[in-house]
Amino acid sequence: MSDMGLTVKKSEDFSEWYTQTVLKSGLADYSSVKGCMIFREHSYAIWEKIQKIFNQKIKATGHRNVYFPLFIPESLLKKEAAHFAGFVPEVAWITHGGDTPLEEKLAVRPTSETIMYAAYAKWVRSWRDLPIKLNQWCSVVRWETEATKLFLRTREFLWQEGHTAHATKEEADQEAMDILHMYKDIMENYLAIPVLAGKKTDREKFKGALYTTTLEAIMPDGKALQMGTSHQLGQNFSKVFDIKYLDQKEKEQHVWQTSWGFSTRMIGAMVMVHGDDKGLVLPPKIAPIQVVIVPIPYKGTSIESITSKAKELQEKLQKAGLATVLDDREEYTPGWKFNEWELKGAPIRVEIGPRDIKQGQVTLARRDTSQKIAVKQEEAVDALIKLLDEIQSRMLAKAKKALEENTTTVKTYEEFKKVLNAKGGFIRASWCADAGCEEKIKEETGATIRLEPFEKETVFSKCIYCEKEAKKVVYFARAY
RNA sequence: GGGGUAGUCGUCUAGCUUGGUCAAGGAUACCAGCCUGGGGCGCUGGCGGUCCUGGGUUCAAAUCCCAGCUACCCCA
Repeated sequence: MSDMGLTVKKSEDFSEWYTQTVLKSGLADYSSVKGCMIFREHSYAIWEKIQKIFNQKIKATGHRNVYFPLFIPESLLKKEAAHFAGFVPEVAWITHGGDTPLEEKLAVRPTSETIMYAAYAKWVRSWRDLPIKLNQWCSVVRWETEATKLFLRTREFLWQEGHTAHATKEEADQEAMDILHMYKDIMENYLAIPVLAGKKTDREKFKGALYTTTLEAIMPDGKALQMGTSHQLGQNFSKVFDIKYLDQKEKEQHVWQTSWGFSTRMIGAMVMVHGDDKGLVLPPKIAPIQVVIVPIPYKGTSIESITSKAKELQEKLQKAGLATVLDDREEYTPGWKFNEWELKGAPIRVEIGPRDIKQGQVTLARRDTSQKIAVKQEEAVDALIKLLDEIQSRMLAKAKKALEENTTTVKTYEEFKKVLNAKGGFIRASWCADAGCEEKIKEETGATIRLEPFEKETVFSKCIYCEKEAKKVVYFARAY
């Protein structure tokens, strides 16, 4: 059963608040495996909702789902040198089957480029075989040595990884960008988390990619969180895996590839961005339960009349396509249920009690503002649909405002450090594009370049670090 | 990568400073029964603990020491 409410305030102890919210809302729990977590019903339902939305989008654009093996032979993982170097420190290896040592050790996939592209090499012969546009939902393992955090950094996590192969660079560029736009749509219009979109620096890009595009959100504690990435892999992998085809001019070509992914850490972002001192606040489009109906029986009032009204409303809501629960558990008081559903983040609660029955109304309580509104019974469905919409857009607007307030423009390194330590957030600054400066800044402050925005911004000062001529405007932050 | 804090019924915790009064107390949860219901209702009774693990010190360890495990926090 669920525990009592949160004992700390979000504004007072953010880390503790986060852990408590995740555990007590029933999203997740620890298990016996260090650094790993249990995705409980509540978070898994959210994940399924995200899957449904994303599947719809990628299938509509010609992608298909597949499943590749969990294990990758060492020789395959090693093929692309930069890729291997990037991942090897956190690869979990299988060395034995029973008591028998394996002839070649197997990596538990940290990502599936290599195992998938070995197959692509077999499947591609002609320009007619292209493009290949596959996606898989799975878990990956990255053996973190640093402290883990529920949803944000665990040794195993769930994600989707898309892997495509194209005839031309332009096509692959386009694919990487199209996917990033889909991601952005999901983050902003479903999760209600506004993101910055841009390109990673060479230092921060996916190991083995030509370039990496990314979406970055800011958390209330001023740290950035990478929400999804989409990589143009160029021909780096196709050359080492020998994925090639004969084009229409009978010339042999290597394919151009992309890979892209987002993970369950998005759920953590949603908790951080929207949650409050009562627990989760879920955006209506993502909430597994959008409307919870709590009947309020009173002695002396016919319980029948209340539950029948409640059931009636639930049926109407279900017909209208809303995810609804009628919480008619008799063993809990209404007040207890209010608290529980608030902890779990249900966007709207509908109360039906004697007062409502008498006046032919129901009472709606918004999770995001705690506001209570009475509406006529016959107008309840329309009112709820409208209110869910309103909550969704208000949550995004609120988060957008937070993003703006958490973005600071600086012209000097002194200012940079001051802002970083005082409030964090995104720090917009001019940079000479030299990796040395980038590295030094990271060493001295812990901040990294999160991205270079797609929409080119005009340089407005010398390089923040070396004070030489700046070449681009970039966004720095400390990140999760 | 570096540092810090913590681990006692399912959960939160008292006890630890100063070893014995603790074969571990409370709250909550859970079970039974009553009573109720518009913000975590109330009453009665009941169930529940390898005091994280392993060593050590001691007549005596939840308490002191060492090691390990796990979690959390902070810093680079």
